[in-house]
Amino acid sequence: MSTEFTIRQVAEATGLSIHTLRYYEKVGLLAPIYRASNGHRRYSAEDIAWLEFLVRLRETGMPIKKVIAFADLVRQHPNEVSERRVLLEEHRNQVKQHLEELTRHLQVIDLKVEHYKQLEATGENDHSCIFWKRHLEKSLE
Amino acid sequence: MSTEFTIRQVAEATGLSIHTLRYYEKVGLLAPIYRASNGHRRYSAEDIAWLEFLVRLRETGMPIKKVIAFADLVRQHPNEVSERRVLLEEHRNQVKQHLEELTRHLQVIDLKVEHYKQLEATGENDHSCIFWKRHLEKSLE
DNA sequence: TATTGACCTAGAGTGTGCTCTAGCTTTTAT
DNA sequence: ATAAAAGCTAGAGCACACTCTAGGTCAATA
Repeated sequence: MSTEFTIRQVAEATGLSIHTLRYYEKVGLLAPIYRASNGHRRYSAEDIAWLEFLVRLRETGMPIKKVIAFADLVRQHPNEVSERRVLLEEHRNQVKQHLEELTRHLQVIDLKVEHYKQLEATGENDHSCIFWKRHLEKSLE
Repeated sequence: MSTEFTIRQVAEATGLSIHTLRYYEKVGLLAPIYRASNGHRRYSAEDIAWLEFLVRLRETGMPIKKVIAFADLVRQHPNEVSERRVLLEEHRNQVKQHLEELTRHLQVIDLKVEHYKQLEATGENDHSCIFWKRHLEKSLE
């Protein structure tokens, strides 16, 4: 509460742009930020902590609308965490699934890189997708 | 080469929409697809294999423009894989980094879920971000 | 013969998430 | 006193990646 930060400082701290910070407030990701007497925003340490969590939600692919829903829960039912927990657990599961999918894709990309390396080593041509597909079918379990 | 597929079949096989298949061809992700005498597209098994790889690139976050660059390399230098390998290695590293970042975010989200569960168990209120931040600082390495 | 269904093209429209502009106020430095 | 720096609002604009529409062809079926 005591320490206050300008929008510029918060932008630097969070990695968000000044524009984005105002946008997030406008669409309701943040409650209206406290203003100095001249109308300039003054962010508290809590605001920054909240923003940092929002950024995690966004960077794990939660759409803005869902983050807003989460923010609304916090504001409308500050003493009731179970809905928030459910929303977050759902998101966590989606992130886990996405992680697994990415890992599978990465394996295939790695395999393709290895395939290219072999071609480069032997000076062979790329026998393209047909070859590649056989290669892939053998290599992947 | 021998077996041919309609756009509908390919859409089902790849999970892409018919619209998207035409769009991908228009922007150059696919070379012009062979046409039946009536002008309808006929995809080969190779086309499908190629599409499946493109989908992996897209789903790992490669922007369309970069996928087009990759496709261009395949078409313009079919016998030269080293540029393709470099492009793919670069992408692989980005995906790995993204994966690590996601994993870190997931940990924090998990932690928040656990925090909520504790609050639910004790019937306590959420002491919000300040509490949460201390909690987080202790829990994370 | 007529209609249904699958496909075609060119191009317009959409959703998401910012990102920027114009025009203004306030504060600080010269 | 004036200019530069930082911030403000409302609203326009933009990049990306589709997604859909209008209007048409063609082949097969009732």
